[in-house]
Amino acid sequence: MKKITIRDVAREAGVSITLVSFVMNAKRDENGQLDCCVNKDTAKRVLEVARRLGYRRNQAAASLRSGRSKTLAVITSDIANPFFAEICRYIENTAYVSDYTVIMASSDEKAEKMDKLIDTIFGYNVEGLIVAPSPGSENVLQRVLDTNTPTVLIDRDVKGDAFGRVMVDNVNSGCMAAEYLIGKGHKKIEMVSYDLGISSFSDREKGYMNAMKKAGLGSLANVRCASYDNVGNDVVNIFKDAVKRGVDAFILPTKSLSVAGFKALNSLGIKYPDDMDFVCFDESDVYEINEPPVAHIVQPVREIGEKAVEVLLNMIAGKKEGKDVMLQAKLFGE
Amino acid sequence: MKKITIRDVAREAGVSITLVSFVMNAKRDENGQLDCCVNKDTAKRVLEVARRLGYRRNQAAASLRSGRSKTLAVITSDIANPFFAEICRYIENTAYVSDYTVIMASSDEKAEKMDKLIDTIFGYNVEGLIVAPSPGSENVLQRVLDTNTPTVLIDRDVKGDAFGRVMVDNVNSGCMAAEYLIGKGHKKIEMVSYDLGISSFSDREKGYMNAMKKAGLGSLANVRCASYDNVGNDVVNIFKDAVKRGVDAFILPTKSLSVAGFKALNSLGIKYPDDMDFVCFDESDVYEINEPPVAHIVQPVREIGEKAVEVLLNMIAGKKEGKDVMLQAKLFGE
DNA sequence: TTGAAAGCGTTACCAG
DNA sequence: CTGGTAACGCTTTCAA
Repeated sequence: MKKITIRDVAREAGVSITLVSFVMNAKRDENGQLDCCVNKDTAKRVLEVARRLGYRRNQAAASLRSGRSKTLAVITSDIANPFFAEICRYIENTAYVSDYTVIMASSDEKAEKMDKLIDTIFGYNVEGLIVAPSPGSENVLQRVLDTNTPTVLIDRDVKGDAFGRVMVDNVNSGCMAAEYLIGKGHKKIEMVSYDLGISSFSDREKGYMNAMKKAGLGSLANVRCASYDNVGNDVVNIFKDAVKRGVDAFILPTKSLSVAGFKALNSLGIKYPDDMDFVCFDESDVYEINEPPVAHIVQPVREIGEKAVEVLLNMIAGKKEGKDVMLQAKLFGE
Repeated sequence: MKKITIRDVAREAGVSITLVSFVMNAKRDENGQLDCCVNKDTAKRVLEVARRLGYRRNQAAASLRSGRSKTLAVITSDIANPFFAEICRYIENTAYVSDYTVIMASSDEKAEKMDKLIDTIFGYNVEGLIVAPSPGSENVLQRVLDTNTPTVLIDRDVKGDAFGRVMVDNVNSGCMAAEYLIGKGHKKIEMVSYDLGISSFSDREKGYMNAMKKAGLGSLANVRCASYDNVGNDVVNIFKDAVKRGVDAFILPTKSLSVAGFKALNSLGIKYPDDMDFVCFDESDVYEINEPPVAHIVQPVREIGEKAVEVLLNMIAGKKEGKDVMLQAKLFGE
């Protein structure tokens, strides 16, 4: 099972390896015609032989010689997180149609792993990087910038002029959530958030506050914080207290908070939505199955993935404009 | 921003490139000592210089020369499917500790895409492949076998002696589900399945039937089929009919069937678990949040991922034994 | 429109 | 222990 090289094809087709290289790299125009300076018949013969022999370009060699690799890398904190998994899916899809291969990796939120990952990944001469930065990765990202590798940030922001960005308008998401509940006639609307110091949370809080103020409910607005490691208990306690104070509704700005919210409702014997109404975030079977279904705000994962690749490929191509994209989330209510 | 090569390191350290190559490839033994024939001090100096210059091995060159790539590929039908996403996560983790990089791709269940994927992936000289084969991919997998690339099948089986396999004992899963319901005193226990001709389904059905027969309930056993594209309606109709016939409980052998099951319950006004009991499969927030929580059977995703890599690395190393692994699912009930 | 030849940065071999 | 040197398979001038 010897590997077929460009040389084998050349010999078999009776041409030089240069020609084979030309043909194999030629793009097809809209008519399916080979767009290169090689004689049509020669090209056809080469293609024929290559197919018959089962030739496959050796990426390593191509990459070594050309410096390009037709490879992108994606680093998220955890590819098992459905939000990121779905984004990756669309990234992969979009990259695929431009003939790019994608390497994905999870940083585990650990700077050390992120560091080693970067090392490995850059060994592969990736042409570009898409990252959902975890808190504390600023210095690692700086190292990335130092290599001049085009990089697009998604989901979370980090300072740096050279980055491309595909973000979601979280201020508006928080605002939409609040306005939806206000529209249903609720007044005492509060929010449970995490105290992680991540921009997406503070933005959602900000949007919520803005909407409350705009509706003249500013004095009733209240953001409570749960700790990430002890969501369950924290939410139960927050709800207990909230019931005493006659809170009508909560905004739960992540899926994990929402799930904790429903569990808390169960354990406290509070009825959704009559005793306590919700607007949740992200997607969960629970939102659909519940009777009535739960209003929730969904991030445009598909667009995030697609735009991220688009922006990245533009950066790789050296274009300067259009590096910043802001997307809108969508509310699903009745 | 010139790239630092092995040559730069050699010059700076005053040694030959050969030596640098030796040092950079040396593994560290348990004492953190370099395990190679190079002089300790020289090695230390080289390492020092490499770090100072920010040297990173050029994978493309290494791979071209050595034929090895330290890269594995994973192909599932859809990496956004949480089941696969989680497996991928563990694959990545496990590969990582053995210094392997992972390329992941989704076949979309389309043979054509799978085909192009294989082409691309093999261009990268991957050393091994982990695949969750979609129905109809037998011929593509045959092409893979032809290249002599070690390949491990997960989740679904396909004929072929050369494959490694990491499977879950679905017969036993079906059996466990049935026995759990029998243990709760139910008699009229039925199952809703898909008619996709995939081994995991037929195995779960088989296990269910076995358990029913063993309990003397063989005559009550009944497997109904829903179509994949119209689950919602099909399940509603199946449940309507089941209620008439006094069915106590259903086994729902996938998450999508389970979700459809709960929706159907809602729309028909049937109460879980008093009117109708369930054993579901996979993981969902619904199972946890529901009051009482829903018994469900979870596949050992972590072990699947870890074992798959382990088996694959063994195959790459040329070991012949231990290519087949059978794992057990676990039931979460009260 | 075609071909010869020079590398790309490593590793592997062989000689010292 | 150390170093010289020939590949690896491809892309990319440059020349014909």
